Amino acid sequence: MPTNTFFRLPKEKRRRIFSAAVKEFSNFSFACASINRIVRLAGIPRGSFYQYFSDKEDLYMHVITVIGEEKMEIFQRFAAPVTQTGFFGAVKASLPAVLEWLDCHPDYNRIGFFMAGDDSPFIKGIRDRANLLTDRIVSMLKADQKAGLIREDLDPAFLLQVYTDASFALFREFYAPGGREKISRRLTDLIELLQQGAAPREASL
Amino acid sequence: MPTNTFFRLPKEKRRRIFSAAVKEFSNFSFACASINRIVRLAGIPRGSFYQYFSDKEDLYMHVITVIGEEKMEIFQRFAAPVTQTGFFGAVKASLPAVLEWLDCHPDYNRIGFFMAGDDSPFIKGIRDRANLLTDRIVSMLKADQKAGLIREDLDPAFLLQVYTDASFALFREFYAPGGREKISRRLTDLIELLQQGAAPREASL
Amino acid sequence: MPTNTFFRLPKEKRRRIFSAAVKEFSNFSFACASINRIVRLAGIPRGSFYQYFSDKEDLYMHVITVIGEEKMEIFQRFAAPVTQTGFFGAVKASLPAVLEWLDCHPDYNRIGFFMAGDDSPFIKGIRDRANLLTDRIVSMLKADQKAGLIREDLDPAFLLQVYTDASFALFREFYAPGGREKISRRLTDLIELLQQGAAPREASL
Amino acid sequence: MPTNTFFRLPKEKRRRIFSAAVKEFSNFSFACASINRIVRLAGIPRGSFYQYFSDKEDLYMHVITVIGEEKMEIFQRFAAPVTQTGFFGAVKASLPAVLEWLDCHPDYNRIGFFMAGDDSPFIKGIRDRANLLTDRIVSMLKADQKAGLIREDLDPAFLLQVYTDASFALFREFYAPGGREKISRRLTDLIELLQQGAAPREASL
DNA sequence: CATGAATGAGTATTCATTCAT
DNA sequence: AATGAATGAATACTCATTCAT
Repeated sequence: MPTNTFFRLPKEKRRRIFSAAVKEFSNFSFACASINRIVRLAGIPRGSFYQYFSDKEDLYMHVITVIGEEKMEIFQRFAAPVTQTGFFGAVKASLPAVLEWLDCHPDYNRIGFFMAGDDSPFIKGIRDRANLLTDRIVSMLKADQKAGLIREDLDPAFLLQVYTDASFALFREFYAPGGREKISRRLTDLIELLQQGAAPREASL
Repeated sequence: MPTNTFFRLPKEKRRRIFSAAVKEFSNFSFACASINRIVRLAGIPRGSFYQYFSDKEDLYMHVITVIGEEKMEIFQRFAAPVTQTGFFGAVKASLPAVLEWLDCHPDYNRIGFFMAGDDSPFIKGIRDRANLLTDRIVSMLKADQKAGLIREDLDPAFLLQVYTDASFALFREFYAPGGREKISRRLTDLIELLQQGAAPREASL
Repeated sequence: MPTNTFFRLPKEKRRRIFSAAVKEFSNFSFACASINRIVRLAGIPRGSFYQYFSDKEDLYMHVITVIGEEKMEIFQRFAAPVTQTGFFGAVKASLPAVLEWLDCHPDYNRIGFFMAGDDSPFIKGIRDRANLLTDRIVSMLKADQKAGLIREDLDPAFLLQVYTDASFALFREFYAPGGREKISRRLTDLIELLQQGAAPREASL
Repeated sequence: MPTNTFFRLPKEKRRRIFSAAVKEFSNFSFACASINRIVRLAGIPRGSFYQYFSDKEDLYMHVITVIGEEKMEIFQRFAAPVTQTGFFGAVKASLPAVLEWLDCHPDYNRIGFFMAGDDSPFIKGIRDRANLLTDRIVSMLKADQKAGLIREDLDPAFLLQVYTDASFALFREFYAPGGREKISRRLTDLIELLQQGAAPREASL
């Protein structure tokens, strides 16, 4: 955890450090990221860094914690009012807000991609802990299942995973030209594909 | 490309170098991978390395080329006899062999994960070139579409991407305890999910 | 430019680094000069060097800048009072001081010789920029031309170049035994030779 | 000296090695020149080099010997028939041939420039030995002096040196666009300048 | 005599971290 | 608490030369 000293810093300085870190971690894998570059970009003295963070891991944890909280906040704000439409309904509802948020933070996605590819113990640990957070969403899917939207023989956790992995990969093209619109369409396609695929078979007769 | 010198090396030495490289690239992103560590592990002098490979990129290309060829060879061997069952049939047919191959090479997957998360020009280039190779598979899916197995309004390339991304992510758990069996089941589920999701809607009336 | 850190260093340490660099650059072409040898001779850690200079080019620029300033300072101090004697008069006036200065810095000349023979972009760029500085001296010669000391059909820039090239080469023998006195005489001869060669032809009728 | 083995080599192979060496020595100072690059460019095995030359110095000596002989041959061929016009006459006579020769061998000049800037013992030794060869030319100038073309109080060796150094420097621009014509003119100017400067003073009254 | 593999010391530069002020 | 200098090990890569075949 960052030191109290860090949290007592003027907002602007804290912001500078944070975005320097985001920039670095979105361009280099964790192992490759350079504290040297970060302090240079943030414009803080080399020594100060170690008064705010114990090491690179400490900084990284701080960064992804902040980002994770932002993301969750957005999803919940937009998903909450439409819980009756099921999980996929909630996803659809929050989609525009999420896309806009990503638009403002081009680097966040890239950090995720690096994280996904890194199986070092430190990063793996973070990923595993993040997966635990999906429990709440799995509950939504279980409710959908009870409501007859999803066939009984399908594991909701698995369905969520397929959605997560496929949509995550889609976002790789987010910042390509025209990527935003394409993804919007593709996500709709994906949801449809999975909705149809997960629908009870009786319904199809 | 590796030098002729490299290919003339005694098999055992070549193997030592290759697996040292695989180990390194499966634990570190390309930029982060250390030739020093590789030569130390392979037990060859620093200078010798550069008689075999022109640089780190050369080594990396060699590694993924070899792995890619192995993989393709396996897929084709098992997929060829069952082309009439469509793409998903072919995948199902080759699955056991692929899983066994992965069992023997725990690191191969991790190289792929690092590659997926790396947006450096060199790695991106490799990924893009690899994507071109999917054309053949897309053709299979188009044939399936003509044969009425896939609804007309679905882009086969997109369907393939969903399958690729989701299955790719599944393999992350391959080496976890019990992972192999779980994946086997999950892949079957995934194929079923997508087959049903992609099926023409008339069928459901 | 060297970092502020460098300029804040204790004088003695700075001197040690500077003369280590002079020694290296006077014995090796720029490309060939070794920072390792420099830090070893200066007695500073490898890493410290890069806290003082951004790279080898930075160090080189610093060295020739300092030397160039010293040289210009001497020339101007002695040339200023005798501008009415024309360019060659000014050269003659500053000669003893320049020779004494060179006597104290045997290596400075050799750096120049290496520079003259080096056509790498970096060194060529320095040379070109240095040539621009000769404009002021060309003006002196043009004034001499108006004053009737130099015939009209002779390009002053060319005359200067001949003087520069010939005198520059003379200095090669500066540190040979008896070289100093010889050069003193030779330079006088050279000036006389060129003065007579450049004199208006009417005078000879 | 190169080994007999070298001289027994097929002409074409010898030529390849020679021009690879010329290319290297015209782009790098002697200390910086790389045998690796030379053998690579010449397309000969690494080991062969050491069967032809004992080391880098051996190769270098061979190169400048060959070039020196070519140059002297040309000068003599064109200077011989016009000895009665004095040294400067001979220079003028051989000028077109020399310029054409240089035109065919852009690299030869650059080797000379590197040599001129290098005060390492090995290179210095070569230069000193080359200077001894000028004796013959000094004799020409002494004859001119007796014939009344050069004033008595001027050291012919010195006059030659001034000419050599100034003309040598001129050639630096030989390969610049329009350089050839410019040099041709400049050399004429130079000769005139020195002829007038060296002329007996009585003649001018 | 031709070959090309082996090798360890060399190159410039960057790193994370400590510590005294 | 802020600072920035110090440091040695790390990085990828090149070198000249030897030697066995």
